[in-house]
Amino acid sequence: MRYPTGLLGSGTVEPENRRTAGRRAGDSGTRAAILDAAREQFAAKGYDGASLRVIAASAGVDTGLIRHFYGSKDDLFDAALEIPQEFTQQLARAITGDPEHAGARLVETYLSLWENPASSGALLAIVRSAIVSDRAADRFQAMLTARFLADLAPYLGGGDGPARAAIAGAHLLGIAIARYVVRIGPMAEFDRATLIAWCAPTIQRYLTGPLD
Amino acid sequence: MRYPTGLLGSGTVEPENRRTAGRRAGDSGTRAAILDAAREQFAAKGYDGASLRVIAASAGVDTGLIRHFYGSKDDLFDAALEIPQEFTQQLARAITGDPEHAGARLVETYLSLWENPASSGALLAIVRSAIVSDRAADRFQAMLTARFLADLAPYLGGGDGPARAAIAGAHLLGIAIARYVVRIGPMAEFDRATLIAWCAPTIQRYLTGPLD
DNA sequence: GAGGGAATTCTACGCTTGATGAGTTCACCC
DNA sequence: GGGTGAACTCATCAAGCGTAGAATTCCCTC
Repeated sequence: MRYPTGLLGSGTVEPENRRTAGRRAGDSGTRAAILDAAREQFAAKGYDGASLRVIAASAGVDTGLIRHFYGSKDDLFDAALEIPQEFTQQLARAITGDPEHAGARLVETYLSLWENPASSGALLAIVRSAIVSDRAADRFQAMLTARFLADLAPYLGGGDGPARAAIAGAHLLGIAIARYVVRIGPMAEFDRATLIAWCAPTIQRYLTGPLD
Repeated sequence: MRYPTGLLGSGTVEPENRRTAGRRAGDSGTRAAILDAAREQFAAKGYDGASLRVIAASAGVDTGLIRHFYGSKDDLFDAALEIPQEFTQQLARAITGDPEHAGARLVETYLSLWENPASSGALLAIVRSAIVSDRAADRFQAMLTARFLADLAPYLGGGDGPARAAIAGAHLLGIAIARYVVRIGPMAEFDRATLIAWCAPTIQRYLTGPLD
């Protein structure tokens, strides 16, 4: 026993902030706390910039627990990027139904995802990390095509459907980065309704309008 | 003298790849080589991902020389981001003149910048580095407003000019990221002319058209 | 109430990073 | 042709990184 729990102080000075090892009573919520802290850090600094030590500290937890619960940093990253399927389905729903106003519904839903704390962290982390490294970029693409485009394709019609979706997506991505990631002055200050009003016609045209 | 240059081998084994210290004849081009390598690395991996040692090695130079010529990594980064003023002026020129086709000219010029090896490296480095961390994002903003928007502002008119420029810029940024950074399938495969044909009307509307 | 296993702690290894500082060689100018 | 300073190499530092494993404490089940 390195640090006596009893009254026998021995001669040495006992560290103050030393926590005792061992299991805690009940559900400590440690696993969830780690995931929250990880999302926050990955979102703020990207994969490389986020450090396990900082994540652990911010979760009020020993670094070893990350390994205990999630394995490697890679695995933790995977867990942090798990974005509830519900959100991608929201986007799919947005472009179904009345094609006349699909653009407006899509923009509105998209902005909501970026403003919803439940999804914004994962989106930020994905974007921040996807753009630096090729590996993350691949994952980004996979997610995009597997979930997003696959869900949306059926509603886009054949022929130039994917191209239309791609350019609409590129536009939306640019808006999100300018508004929520880099927070460029005018873009960040846009009134939500105004932004939708300005963009919706463009997205509408990219999805269903004449292009050439 | 640690490693005799003469014929006296002494008893010890002499390292093979050891270069002699000291100044080289003429202009060694070291300074420029470092900058080139730095641009390449920053563009490929962003600020955090690029390491001074790799940059030095790729420039065929000792790490110490980076400090000698540029000081800190931060200073080197600044030097690498130095994007020739000529390029921002190109964009400014593109939106002056005949307002009817400013959109098409702007898109065309913008794509050219991303495809020109002389400017694409700096652009990639800026985008890759700016998007990862909040700190880099701030620097990005400062640069954007100081140089870019300042150059363009005179041509944008008052009132909603900045807002129009911001949303057009966000669109263009999204296109560049999707096409040149992440290289999302359909966006990367777009025929250049087609891409311009599809986007130009949008940019034109954002710049000069009715919005509400 | 005994035992297995989960949760938690600490310590440490091997590696890479950016930053120094001291020392060496040589080009160039007076 | 001598002196100055720029160009260049090397060794090393202190930090931080991800990973690893041993040790400890305690819940839970039988």
